[in-house]
Amino acid sequence: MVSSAFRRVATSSVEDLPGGPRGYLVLVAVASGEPPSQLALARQVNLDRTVMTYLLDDLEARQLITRRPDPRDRRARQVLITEEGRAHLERTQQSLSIAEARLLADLDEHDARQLRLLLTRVAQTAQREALTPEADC
Amino acid sequence: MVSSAFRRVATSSVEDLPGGPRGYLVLVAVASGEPPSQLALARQVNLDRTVMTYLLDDLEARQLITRRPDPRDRRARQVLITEEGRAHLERTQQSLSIAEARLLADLDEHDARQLRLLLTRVAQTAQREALTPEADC
DNA sequence: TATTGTTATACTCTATAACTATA
DNA sequence: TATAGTTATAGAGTATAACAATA
Repeated sequence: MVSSAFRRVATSSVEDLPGGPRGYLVLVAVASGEPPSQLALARQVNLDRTVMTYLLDDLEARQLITRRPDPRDRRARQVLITEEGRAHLERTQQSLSIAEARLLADLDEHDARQLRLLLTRVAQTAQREALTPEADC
Repeated sequence: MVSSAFRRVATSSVEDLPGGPRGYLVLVAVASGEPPSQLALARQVNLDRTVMTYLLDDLEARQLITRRPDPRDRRARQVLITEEGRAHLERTQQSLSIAEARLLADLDEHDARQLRLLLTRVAQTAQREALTPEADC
């Protein structure tokens, strides 16, 4: 229930972004560090490179990102965030914080910290499990 | 991350069930109490009645449920779980418990209880929010 | 020959509407 | 006329494979 509630709340925060949650993850990935290639992005966000093409087409049409050939490897393209993209990203992140706060409204500061701590520990377990998904069942 | 890890782990537990997670929810709903109509089931699991038809077709083909006309209203059909369906459901539930335990492996009994408690409180908040989804900024 | 990105095709899922049989 | 269930159709989303450019 918590998971689906979070999804619902978060989805509404990113729904005016091309690609929804995916568009958001891509913007986050592009916003920091070296401009990644499309393939690197696809792996980072766990998307097929063909749908990454469509997604970037949409983001570029809305002028949130731009593409340019990588001077070191002209097969690849560097993906860069625009001013508009960065502004849009910040608005989305604010909206997400508000949504999260509303979800945790009934927890005081101590309990909220406790929950984040426990979830972080579970997340670490989950990440280790993710390395050996075949072990399932 | 926890949410998607849980989804992945849970999905693997129900993947041999027609309809996957949905098939599981339907089996759970059918397993207890009065045999529900297809429409009641659809509402309970939050599915369209047309896809419920397909889903029940698949579950019936695998002999996990049966349908029979409701004697009180011959437009409606009662959905019943079979012996095989009940056995399959129990196996799935065991698999889900094991999956959950693996996800919480790094938490001792006290921490696990604490996490369930906090999540329950958040779930209650979420349920209240669900009643007024239009309030989503 | 392998890799990045693009495009085309097919396939699955979902949503909508039309249909039947009952009420 | 309205409702339970079914079926048909169309649309969106996704995956696969083929292609061009470059390494």
